[in-house]
Amino acid sequence: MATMRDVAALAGVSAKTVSRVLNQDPHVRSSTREVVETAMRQLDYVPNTLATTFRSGRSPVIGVAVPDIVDPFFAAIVRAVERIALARDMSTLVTTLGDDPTRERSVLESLLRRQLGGLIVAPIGTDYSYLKPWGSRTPLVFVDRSPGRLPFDSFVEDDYRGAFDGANHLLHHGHRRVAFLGDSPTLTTTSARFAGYAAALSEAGIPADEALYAFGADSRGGAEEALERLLGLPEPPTAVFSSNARCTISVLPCLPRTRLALVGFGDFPLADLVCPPITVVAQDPEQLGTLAAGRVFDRLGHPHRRFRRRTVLPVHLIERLSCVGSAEPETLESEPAATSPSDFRTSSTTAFERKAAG
Amino acid sequence: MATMRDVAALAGVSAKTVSRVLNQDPHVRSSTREVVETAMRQLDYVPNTLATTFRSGRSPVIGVAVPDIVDPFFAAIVRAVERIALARDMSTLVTTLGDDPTRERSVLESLLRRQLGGLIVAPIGTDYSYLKPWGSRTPLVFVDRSPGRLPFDSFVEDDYRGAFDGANHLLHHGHRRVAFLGDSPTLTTTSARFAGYAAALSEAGIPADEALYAFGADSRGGAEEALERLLGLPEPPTAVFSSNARCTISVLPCLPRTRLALVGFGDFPLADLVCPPITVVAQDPEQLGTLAAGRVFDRLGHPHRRFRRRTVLPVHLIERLSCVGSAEPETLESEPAATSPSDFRTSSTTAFERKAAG
DNA sequence: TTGTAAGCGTTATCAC
DNA sequence: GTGATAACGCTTACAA
Repeated sequence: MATMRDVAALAGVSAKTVSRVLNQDPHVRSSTREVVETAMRQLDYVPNTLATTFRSGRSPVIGVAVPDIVDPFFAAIVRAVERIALARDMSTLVTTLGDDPTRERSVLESLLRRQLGGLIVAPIGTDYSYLKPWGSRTPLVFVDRSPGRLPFDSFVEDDYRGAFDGANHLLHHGHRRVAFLGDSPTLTTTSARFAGYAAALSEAGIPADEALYAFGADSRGGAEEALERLLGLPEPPTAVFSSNARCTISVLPCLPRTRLALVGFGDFPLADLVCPPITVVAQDPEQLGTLAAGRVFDRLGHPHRRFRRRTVLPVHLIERLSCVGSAEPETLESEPAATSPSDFRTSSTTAFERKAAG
Repeated sequence: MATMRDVAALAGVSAKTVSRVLNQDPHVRSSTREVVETAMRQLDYVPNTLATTFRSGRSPVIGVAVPDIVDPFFAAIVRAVERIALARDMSTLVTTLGDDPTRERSVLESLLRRQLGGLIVAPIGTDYSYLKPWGSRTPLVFVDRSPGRLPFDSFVEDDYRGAFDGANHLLHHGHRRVAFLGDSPTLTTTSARFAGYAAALSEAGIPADEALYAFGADSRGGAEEALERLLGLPEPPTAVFSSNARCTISVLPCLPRTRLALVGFGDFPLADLVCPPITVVAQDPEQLGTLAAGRVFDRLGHPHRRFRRRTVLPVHLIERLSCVGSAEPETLESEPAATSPSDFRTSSTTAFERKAAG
């Protein structure tokens, strides 16, 4: 591991001159430059990024913390961040937060201690006030989940509107008994989606019925249990609004035999190829990541400029077949066409079309 | 941003003492310790990881470079690496290589320059000789794809055997005309799988037929084209062996109307819920990542110990329904049961069951 | 155009 | 048990 000094010694110049050559400083005689470059080659010299970074006080790294990197939604966010970062010669430090909120703080703080260029986080906890002192030093951007009333930048989807539209779509298909499937009502996204769902029903003059709300349905077991209870009701639902893709995927196996109609919040790979193809409210994780990363660089480049704190991205309904249901109570509008998942798509390749192994 | 010196000044001790307190050095009088700790709290002191790292000469970071982080297979590898790394207080620097092999070198070298603790790579190129000088400094581990004859550690699956078994399974179902679907024959994984497929047919006494080989089928368009050509053959195939999950997913949309049987190399989320459920040769990306990360730490901890360079992991067939085909030529053995994808699974949650959004 | 000196924040060494 | 000093590899400020 040759250092700059070694190169300088061999080339018969000072370390500073080597540094100048390295940084394309024009104030170097070209003959000197060549001598230095030769010495660099001879010694197989590679600059030590660690030292440069340390000196500059800021690591050329963007941190990204998401609940689960294997989830295609979050993976798409990460990939987008990475693409933007790479264009600025920055790397991406990825952290999976898992589902234990108590670990979140220590994980994030250990990231922050690394003098990151910025941190993008889709948090799993509920209190982020401990991040406040860091915010003044490191650009901090929330994605997918809002930081509550804390003054951090955030890019989220229109959960309320999306859920409203999704539930409404089922109502338009003639359903009057529409169940709600969710994970935990304490999550801000889930509660916003619940509010949208409830508003749609209420606007249609349908009285609220708590018996139709099922939480904890984000695992196969939980979803199965929920469906069983719902179908055992005196007046069982004819349709289900699933408030996130994880719930949607969890009910999938039981769905055919229940003949329930379904609309899910969140598109996912192969949603158009399962039985039945799932009608979804689609988000755009790629854009979420792109915007968040862009904001990090905006903040870095213009420390004093003011930016809009909270940006809400629109979502849109993709009609497939599941919104019909095989026990549809009324006539249906028109046969929806199959549309491939539009999420998780780069310009060139569909995320999921990529080969899954070697 | 208070530094150690600030704390030392406030506490009336030397920087070294603060350092000792920080590092739990027992040789500190407990009264001194308390004074220092108070000063740290007063100044909101947080150690600068960058400085520590620089001093130690080695970054507490494992690099992971994969073709695409959105691919659940690679995401599972990354998550496994991250889990192992976290247990050692290390972070994970993730890089998506994309599909442009010419970028690979510069991306990897820029990672290596950061004095990583180790680098785990599933490469997309063909020549990795430029990595050789780095290998002596930074533990380098290949996953999923072998480094050829280069002396690097690698953890790969048994591509040959898996493909052999997969093709064989179709033969047992009575198929005699089995097509091969692949991406690029230059990839070592693909060629090994092709060899396994060819061997199975040959052992069954079926003469090789080049007309049945279709490459470039790793996109929806490519797969469609391939199927069209195959079905237009004078003696069309009755079954298809797809050599990777990306190809499998790409043919999925056309599959039902062709009535072809299918076995794919590589499990994927929802493989059990698409129509028809896909019979696959399953790998174990979680284990691949775990072993690779483990090796990095083994090398780090025992620089002189010798390790087995190449480790080949077994794969196994998961029988679902697609291997039957609706135009099956003979009777079938027994009705396969639906099995959920076993890949991409942590102890607690199925990767894909995780919620895809907020 | 080139070089010198100092320092980024932390820790190892060795003295007290 | 504690502190002074030097050093990690690089770059900024200033001098020559």
